Amino acid sequence: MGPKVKFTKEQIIDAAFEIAQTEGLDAITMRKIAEKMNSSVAPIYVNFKNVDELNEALIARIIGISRQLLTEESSGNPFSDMGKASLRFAMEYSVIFRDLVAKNGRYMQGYDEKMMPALFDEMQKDPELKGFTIDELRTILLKMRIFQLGLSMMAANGLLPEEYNKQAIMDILSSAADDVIVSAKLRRGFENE
Amino acid sequence: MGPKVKFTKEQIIDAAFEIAQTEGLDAITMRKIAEKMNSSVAPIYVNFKNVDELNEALIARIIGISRQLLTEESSGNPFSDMGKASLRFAMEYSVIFRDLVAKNGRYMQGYDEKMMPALFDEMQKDPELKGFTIDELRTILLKMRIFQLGLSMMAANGLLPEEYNKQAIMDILSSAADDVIVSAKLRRGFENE
DNA sequence: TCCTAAAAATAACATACGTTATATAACCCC
DNA sequence: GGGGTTATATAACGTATGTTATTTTTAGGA
Repeated sequence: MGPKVKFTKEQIIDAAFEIAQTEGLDAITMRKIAEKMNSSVAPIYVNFKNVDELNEALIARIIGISRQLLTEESSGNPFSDMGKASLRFAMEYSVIFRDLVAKNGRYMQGYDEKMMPALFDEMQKDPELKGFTIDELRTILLKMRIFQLGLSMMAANGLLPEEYNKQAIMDILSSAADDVIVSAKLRRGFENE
Repeated sequence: MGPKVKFTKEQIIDAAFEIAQTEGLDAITMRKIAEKMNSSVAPIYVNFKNVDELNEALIARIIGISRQLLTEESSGNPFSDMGKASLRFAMEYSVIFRDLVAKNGRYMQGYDEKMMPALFDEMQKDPELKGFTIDELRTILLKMRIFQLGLSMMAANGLLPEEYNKQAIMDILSSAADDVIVSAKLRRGFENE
């Protein structure tokens, strides 16, 4: 056996995450990680084959945090939960969120495609959404996702009015969701006249 | 006098823009620009002091294009115009749009702050928005901006359903705007009962 | 025609990156 | 306690970047 391990995978990813959170994902370098740990780059290469493997692990960590935030929101309404969790992530890890959305949507694409069916199922069970066609439900869901992304992006970029605190931001998300559903009901009503 | 100028500021910015559009803003390097022009880096340093000055010129060019798109949309309704112009930019220059939004919002912040007062004035003149309080108008405008940003981001990232063509994307923007206004009117109605 | 300017090309410098080769140090087993 | 294994440190290599020094080329004026 050799000497005691001083730097674990976890610590390395922690350091990388910290850099990503303050300077952006592209600012991560092996030397910066080492510096933040007060080590050399050697421990990094013992734990990861190369920078790509480290990035994969970092993304996995980020996804984990995102999932953690989602589990912390369990009001019963999966829409509200998902929206709030996404918003919290965008606000608490704004730099990473911006980079993730910008990169390309590989991460988001996968995430969305995983979440969509579950949300869609939930919509079809929701009594408030009774009577809508599949297409109408699809449009409602799409509008909500669009608004959620826009709001998260605004929050992450500090583009919202200063007086909007966390609660106000959550409220406007709910309000917009109501707008979409109410309007959809009105359209449905007109069609049936 | 010296020899004829073979590479102008315009050509250099053109080359930089082309790289930004295909590989992203961060992928721009002096040597790549030179390669695209079949020149060396010398002409670049004759025309620009350094890479920062070149970037400023590139941003100015991008803002110019954005403005150009806006002037091309003149339906009379400044809301619709601005939404369509923003969407066209996001779709036609998706890589640059993503990078701009991601960077930080410095560019967006300035752009927004310049546009907001004009839009707000326009809202107060709009007969369809008669009777709303200042705060209500502010909320309506904010919701529209949020939706517009979300939709632009989705379009730029290819996250919209495949069957959504340009027209369908424009339509959903209008539809969401209607949703917000109609719902605001309903709320107003209830309050006055 | 020749000389001078300015533009462009070439090549070098300093820096930062990922990665790897080599050296050092710490721990366990015998 | 000595030896081998392994984590860590150090230093170097190759590459890419921005920038600059130097050289070459070109056009117009004397």
